Amino acid sequence: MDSINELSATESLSRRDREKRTREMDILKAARELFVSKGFRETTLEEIAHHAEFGKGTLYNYFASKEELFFGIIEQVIEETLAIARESVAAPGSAREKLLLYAREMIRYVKDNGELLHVLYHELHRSNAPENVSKLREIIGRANGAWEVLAGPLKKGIQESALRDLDPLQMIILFDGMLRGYCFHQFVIQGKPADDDYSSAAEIITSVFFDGIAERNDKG
Amino acid sequence: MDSINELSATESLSRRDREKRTREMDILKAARELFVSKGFRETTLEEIAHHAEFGKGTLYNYFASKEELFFGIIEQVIEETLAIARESVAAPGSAREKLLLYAREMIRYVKDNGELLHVLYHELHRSNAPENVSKLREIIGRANGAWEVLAGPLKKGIQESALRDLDPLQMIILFDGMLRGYCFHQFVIQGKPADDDYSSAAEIITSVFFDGIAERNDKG
Amino acid sequence: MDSINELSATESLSRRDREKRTREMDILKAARELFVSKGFRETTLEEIAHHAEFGKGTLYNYFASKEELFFGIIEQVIEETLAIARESVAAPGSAREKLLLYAREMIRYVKDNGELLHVLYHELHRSNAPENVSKLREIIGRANGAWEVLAGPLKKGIQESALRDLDPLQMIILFDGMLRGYCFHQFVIQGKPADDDYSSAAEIITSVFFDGIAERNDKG
Amino acid sequence: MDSINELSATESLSRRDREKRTREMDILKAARELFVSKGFRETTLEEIAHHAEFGKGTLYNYFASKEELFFGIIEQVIEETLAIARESVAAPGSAREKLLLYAREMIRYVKDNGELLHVLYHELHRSNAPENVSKLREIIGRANGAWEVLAGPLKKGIQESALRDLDPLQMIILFDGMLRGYCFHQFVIQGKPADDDYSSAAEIITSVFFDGIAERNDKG
DNA sequence: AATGAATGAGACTTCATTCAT
DNA sequence: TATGAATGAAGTCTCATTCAT
Repeated sequence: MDSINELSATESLSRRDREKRTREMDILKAARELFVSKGFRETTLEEIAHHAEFGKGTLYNYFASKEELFFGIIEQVIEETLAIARESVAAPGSAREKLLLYAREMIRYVKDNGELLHVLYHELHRSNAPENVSKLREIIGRANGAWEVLAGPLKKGIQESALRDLDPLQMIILFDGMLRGYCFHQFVIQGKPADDDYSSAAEIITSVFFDGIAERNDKG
Repeated sequence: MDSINELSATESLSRRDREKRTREMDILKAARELFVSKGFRETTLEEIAHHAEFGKGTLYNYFASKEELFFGIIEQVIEETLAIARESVAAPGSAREKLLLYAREMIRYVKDNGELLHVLYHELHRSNAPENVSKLREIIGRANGAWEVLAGPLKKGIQESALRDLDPLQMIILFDGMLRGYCFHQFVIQGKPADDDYSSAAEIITSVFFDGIAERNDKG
Repeated sequence: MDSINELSATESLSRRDREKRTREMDILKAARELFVSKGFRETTLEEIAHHAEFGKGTLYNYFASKEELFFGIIEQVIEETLAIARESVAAPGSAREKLLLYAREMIRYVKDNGELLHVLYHELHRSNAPENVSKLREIIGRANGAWEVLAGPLKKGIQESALRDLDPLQMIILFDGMLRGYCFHQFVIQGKPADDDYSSAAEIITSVFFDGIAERNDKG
Repeated sequence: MDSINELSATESLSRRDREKRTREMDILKAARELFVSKGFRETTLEEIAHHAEFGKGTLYNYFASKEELFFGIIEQVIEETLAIARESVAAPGSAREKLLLYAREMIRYVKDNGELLHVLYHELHRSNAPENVSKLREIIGRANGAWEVLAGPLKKGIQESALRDLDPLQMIILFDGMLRGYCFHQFVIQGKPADDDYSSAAEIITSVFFDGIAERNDKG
């Protein structure tokens, strides 16, 4: 199932393979929506099959087990998260501007994908079947990739003495922590308001991250 | 079950009641350890019973259901978290010093209690049985209490113009997000090192929170 | 446990034994009330103990098992049923008058004791533990005793050619069937009205039994 | 489960549906046999499954719960009882001949189906789950239907002054009581003899019901 | 390839019974 | 003698997975 760069390769597949791929995506989509709203354990294969408009047995033609299906979703989420990180970093501007962009996009992403990440993290830590450990390690490694990408601009800022000399990866982890803390409070605890403007939240988080909350004396 | 002066400690209880309380704690402890390492859904009552060195049925003399047992643990965790928040705020010093203390204590707490909080939040959000909703709301409210306690010193700082005029509760949520982000990375992803010194981590987090990561121009 | 004629012998028992007997009765009474309203299987020993105001373990000082407790109640019911039969037959008057009396008393008894007899019959047929079969046979034999008692007056009536030459025991079974059919419909299906007058019902049943429902030609 | 023309028999169902219906009947049959010989509570799903030669879980593809399975059997028994009542009443002849037919058929039915009716009534009265009460009421109502059907001929007889002016429904209840009393004694207490001729029993019961047991004076 | 009936391990929970106090 | 905490067998029900069609 380690077929990853499918997006760029669709054209080269036969019609048959393309259809198969499409149905695989349909299943993943259905599973994802249910995992988001009900959790992994609480979602039955029957529900997923019904929601994807397939028979229960059909799922097994695409994923060897419920766990494999779960890993399939993780792949997606990691890809998407990485994409957000890469695009934010690729955007023009300072480190601050890049991270502000990332913050905005990430809040939007979490808003749309609910606590899927929570579910994923939760389950990741659970699957202690020995054959999964290696896969798990690999997945965590790739998930960390997003942090490394985001750490890039910080590194540059430090070299240019625009930023304090702190471990960039550490800092990104803190930044991401703030983002997730905010999202968790906003969407999980409070219950997500319909279509609010989360831009200001992204700005505040970025501002606190770069400037801190202490009043600057030289501003007075 | 006329347990009245529960707050005023165990001295006033009969030997019978004291022993019952002790065993209740034993069960909670066993369940907690297993929930931490395996998750709520993945831990069976049989395991809990065995780990607590009781028969399976005995658990039901203390908790009416697995869910009730779960709520029992939540109570504990919330109490402990609140205690940390209160003690930190009660300590002498500036807001920064109070939060530094909180950060240190919280990292230690999470190190010892693993991702129990994750598990709790995860399950809390799942238990959608109608009769649990009110209990759930009450629990979330109390859990938020810790944030409100911590927001106190920030409020004062803002009034004194020592801190920027930002929503104190929002800020605490971000601060806590950084803490949890750090802990998650350190203990869950990396695998917790034995008995490292997490003091510096607490200091860095507090420093970033108050001062930000941008180099201060007036320092040059 | 085969101590039966306890009523007549209470005086000869020591205080200790008398008290024991009293408590035994208390337990039987409590169990009986619960069996009536909830059924045998559905009533727990815990409930019985609580209702009798004893500890759960205490019951086992009086009855070796739940089944034994059940048999204890059967003893009572059979005794009471037999008593009603004997008293009715001992009353002065014709066979018809005796059975009318029995019908009246039986309806009252069933009204007060609910479907306890149903429960008993139901459970009797169930307990297929080999060691119970002999006890069961003995109990059934004694329960039949009531029918034999009631058959007495019929026998006499047949000898005197006042009654048709039918098997008296068979006839009593039919008579009892009518009674129970009436009670079942009245108390179980309809839901027993508070304190109605069931005298007319007893009269109709007796009348049908002796005279049938066909209009007598010689009456016209 | 768009089962529409269920009444209009199996010919219009697909092979799939026909097989499903067949297996449903197999399960009902197995459950019924066990309920008859062991009672509802005492019969485990495992036993039913094994007796029906299915796996435990398979039952749940056909009945949502043990209770539902139980209701399924009730439906059958009521249908069958109603059928006997209707056919007896539809037969040519006097009220007496109709009830004689009913008595014969009913004795045969109870002989074959044991005290299933007892079990059903017993359990019906127990299932006090609030959501079952309405279903229960409906079932009792339909069960009473048999009595109403049987009361028809009596009503006519009363109008024609062939029968005494007694409540026909009451009378049928008494008649049925005699039948069940007889069956209970014959099959449950005595233990059912192989293939006796119960015709005479039916005749005696009918005779007693219509003529009573008192010797008719005008016969002398 | 698609299906869904069949399966049975395993989960939670109940409760009669035992036994130390 | 009275107690109730402890026990574990046994029951109902769920659901991931298999497999014949």
